[in-house]
Amino acid sequence: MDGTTASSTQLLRQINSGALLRFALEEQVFTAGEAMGATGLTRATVLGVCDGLVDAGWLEEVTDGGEAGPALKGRPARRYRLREAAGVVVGLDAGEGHLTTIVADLRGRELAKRRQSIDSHALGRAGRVAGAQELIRQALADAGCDAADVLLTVVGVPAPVDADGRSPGAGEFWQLMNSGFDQHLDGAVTIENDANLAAIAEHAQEPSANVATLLSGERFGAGLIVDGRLLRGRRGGAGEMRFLDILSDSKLEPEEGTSDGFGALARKWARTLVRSYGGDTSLRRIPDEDITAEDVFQSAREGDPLALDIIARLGARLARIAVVLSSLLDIERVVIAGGISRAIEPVLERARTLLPADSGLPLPDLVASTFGAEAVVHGAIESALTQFRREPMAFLPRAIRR
Amino acid sequence: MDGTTASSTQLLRQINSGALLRFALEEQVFTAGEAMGATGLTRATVLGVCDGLVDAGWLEEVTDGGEAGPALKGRPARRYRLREAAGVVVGLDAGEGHLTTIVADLRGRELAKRRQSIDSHALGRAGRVAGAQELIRQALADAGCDAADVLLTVVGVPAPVDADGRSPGAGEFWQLMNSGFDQHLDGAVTIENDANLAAIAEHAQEPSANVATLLSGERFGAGLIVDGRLLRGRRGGAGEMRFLDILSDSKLEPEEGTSDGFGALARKWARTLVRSYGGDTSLRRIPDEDITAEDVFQSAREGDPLALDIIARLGARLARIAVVLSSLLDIERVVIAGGISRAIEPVLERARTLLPADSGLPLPDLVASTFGAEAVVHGAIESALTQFRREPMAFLPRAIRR
DNA sequence: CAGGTTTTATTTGGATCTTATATTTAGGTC
DNA sequence: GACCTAAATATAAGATCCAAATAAAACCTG
Repeated sequence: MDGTTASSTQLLRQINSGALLRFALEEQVFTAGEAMGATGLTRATVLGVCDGLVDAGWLEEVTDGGEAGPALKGRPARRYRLREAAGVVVGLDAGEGHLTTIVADLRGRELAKRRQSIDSHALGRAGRVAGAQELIRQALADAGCDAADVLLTVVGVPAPVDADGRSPGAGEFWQLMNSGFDQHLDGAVTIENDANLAAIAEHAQEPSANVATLLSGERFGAGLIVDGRLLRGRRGGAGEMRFLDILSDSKLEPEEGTSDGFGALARKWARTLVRSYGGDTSLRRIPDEDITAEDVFQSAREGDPLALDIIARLGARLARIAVVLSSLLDIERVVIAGGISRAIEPVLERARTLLPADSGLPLPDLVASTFGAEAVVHGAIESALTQFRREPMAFLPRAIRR
Repeated sequence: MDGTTASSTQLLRQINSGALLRFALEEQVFTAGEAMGATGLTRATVLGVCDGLVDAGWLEEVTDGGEAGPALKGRPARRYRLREAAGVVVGLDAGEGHLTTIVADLRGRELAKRRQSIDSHALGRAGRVAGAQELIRQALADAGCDAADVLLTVVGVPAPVDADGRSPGAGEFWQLMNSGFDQHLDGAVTIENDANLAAIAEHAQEPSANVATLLSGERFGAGLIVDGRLLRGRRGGAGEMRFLDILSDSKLEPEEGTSDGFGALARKWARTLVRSYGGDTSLRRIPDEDITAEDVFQSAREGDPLALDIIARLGARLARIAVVLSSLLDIERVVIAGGISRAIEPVLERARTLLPADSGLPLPDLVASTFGAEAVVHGAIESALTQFRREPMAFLPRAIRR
C-alpha cells in the first residue's frame, strides 16, 4: 500500500477504495447498503474496502446509537463516516500586497481564515514565503490542527504559471510573485495563477462548462474554462489580454499599461482626464494623485459626468473582451472577480448595452463575482479539493493518534 | 465479456487487454517478452491476455517460422501480431463542394482513397448522406473489405459541432452541412468540425501542445489545440473568428463576409480593387467576375503590384490572428491548412515581418500545412485512430471468417 | 550426436479479490 | 414469544495475478 508501485492486483482495490472514499466525501454518514448503490459493488466488497479505509485512517465507524433513520427494520446497518482528523487542505492567495489563507476540511468546510497585508517588494521571495508560512501556521492553530494535518496546499500567485508550477523567466515581477512556495509549505503543494483559481472558484459555485473569469483589480488576468477544463498554455500564458490594445489600435506593438485591471484603469484615466475635462466634476475636489478607483465608482453613483464617462469606457472595454471570448472560445459567461467586483455592476450594465443583440449567436452573460476579494483563496481551496477528489488514494491520511 | 456491464473483477482484464492491444498497434509482431516490458505484467499473464485477444479476434499468432531475429538462442518465442482483418477505420471529409474519404487500417496505413465533387445545395441533406455512403462503399471495395469491417467512421463537416455531434440550429447552412451522417454510416460514427479535424491532423504530424490550425480556403475556421486538447465550446463554436472584423473596426457589430477564408478574400478583394487600382496590373486582363484566388497568387509570384498588395493585406490579417491567439491562448504554432496552403507561403512571409519582435514573449511560428487539401480527411482518420487507441476494448473486431 | 546452454512456454501453488449463496444477527411487529 | 425484515457475517466458488518450478524448443559445443 505504498502507492508507488502498486502491483496489478492491487490496482482494483485502489480504484474501489478511491470510489468509496469519493462517496464518503459527499455523505455525512453512510451504510454499506448506500455505498453499494453508489459504487455498484457487492456488500461483501464494500465492507472489505471500508475495513481497509478504516485501517488506513480515512474512515471511522459510527458506534453511538445516535439518530438511526425513521423507519428502521432489520439488523442495524454498520455506519461509517469520513474521519475528520484525516486531514485538511490549505488555500493561499499570495498576492502582491496581501496574503490570505483558508484552512478547510476535506468536504470544503472552512475551518479558519487569516488575512494579512504585506509589502512584497520589501520582503523579497524569501520574505513572502516566510510570511506565508507564519500566516498558515496561525490559521492551522485557529482550526485546531497543525502542519502534519495538511494533505495539500494550493497557492495562487499573480503571475503566469506553467504545468510544473513555474513562471516564465522573463519577468522579474513574476519571479518575485512565484516565490518558490512549493519547497516550503506543507503537504503536496500546487502553484497556480491567481486568475485561474478565481475561475475555478466561480466554476465550482455555478458550474458552466465555458466561463471566463476576469480578475481585474490592479492587474488584469483571465482564467479561462473551456469544455469544463482550465486552459493553461505551455508557459501558463493562456488568459493574457495583451491583444486588446494591440488590436484596437490597428497595430501590433503592445502598449504600456496594457495589463492594467479595471481598478487601475479607472484610477489612471481619472487622474489624466480630470485636468482636461471641461465640465464640472466632483473628482476635481480630490488632489490628482490621491484619486482612487473607489472615488471614481463613488462619484459615478452620485451621477458625476466624468466618472460616468470613465464607467462607459470601462464598459466598452469589457464588451470588447466579452465579444472576443464569446466568439473565439464560445464562452457563455464572463465573471468579474476580485475586490473590484462589488462595485463593478455599473460597468456590467454599460457593457451589456453594447453587446450586439442581433448577431445571431448567443451572447455571454456578464456577472459580478459574489466572492469579493476572496475569489482566489476560495479557488485555491476548491482546486485542492478537486485534486484530492480525483485521486484520494494518492494521499496519506494523518495517522490515528493514540 | 460483453463489454457493457463488465463486473468489477473483469475490469482488470479489460485494462490489461487494452494496454496490450495498444502495444500491438505500435509493433508489427511481438513476443510475450516484449509485451512484458511494455506492460509490466508477468509472462503468464501476458500469454493469458494474448490468448484472450486471439480468441476475441484482435490478435493472431504468427506461425510461419519466417525471419526470426538475428541472434536467437533458446526456445523460440511465440509471436503475435494485430489481426489485419479485425477491422478498418473510415475518415470522411464532407465539404460543401466535395467528398473525400480514406479507408485505413488500425495502424493508420491508408488502404484506399476516393474523392468526388458534389453540389450540396442541389443534393440536400439526404443526398449528401447517400453520396457519402456510395463513395465509402467504393473505397471499401478498393481496400478489399466491406461495411462490416468498419469499426468507426469520423466525419468532418464545415459547421460548428458540439460534443454530441450536433450543430447549432440557427444556420440553415450548418444544418445542411451536418447532414445526419451518424445514422447512416458504418460502425461507431463521430461528427466533427472540419477545422478541428485539420488541427488533429497537424497535431499528430508535429506534436505540440498548443497549436492553432486555420482552415482557410473558401470559409474560415480554426481548430484550437490548447494543453494538448481540442477546444470545442458548448455549441462547438470555439475557433470562430468573427471577432477579427468586430474589433478592428472599433465597433461590435459583425460584418458581412467576416467568415471568409483567405481564398475567398483574395478573390473578392481582387475583383473589387482591380477597378479602382491606378497602376498597371496583370489581373486586369481577366474579366472581373472570373478572377480566382489562384490568379491572385500566380500574379503575385510574377511580381504584379496589385496582387502583392492583396498578399500584404492577407499577411496583416494573419498577423493579427496570430498575435491574438498567441496572446490569449499561448499558442506556439499557427498552421494554415486546406487547399490554399500550397500557395500561402508569401502571405506567411509577410505576416512574419509584421509580428512584433520585441514584445518580450515568444511569437508563434507560422507554417503551411503539408497535407494540402487533404488535411481534414487525414484528421478524420487520425481522430478515429485516437478514439480507438483510447479504448480499443470498447469495439468489437470483425468476427473470424471460417 | 549427446549433452549443455539459453530462452521461452507451461504448469503449479498461493494470494487476493469479487461474486453468489447461505446463515446469523439485531431489532421491530403482531 | 413467534414472526418478519434488513443487514451483517460466513462460506464457497470463480477469476485474476504473481512467483517459482518444470518442461520444451532451439542453438551451440565437443
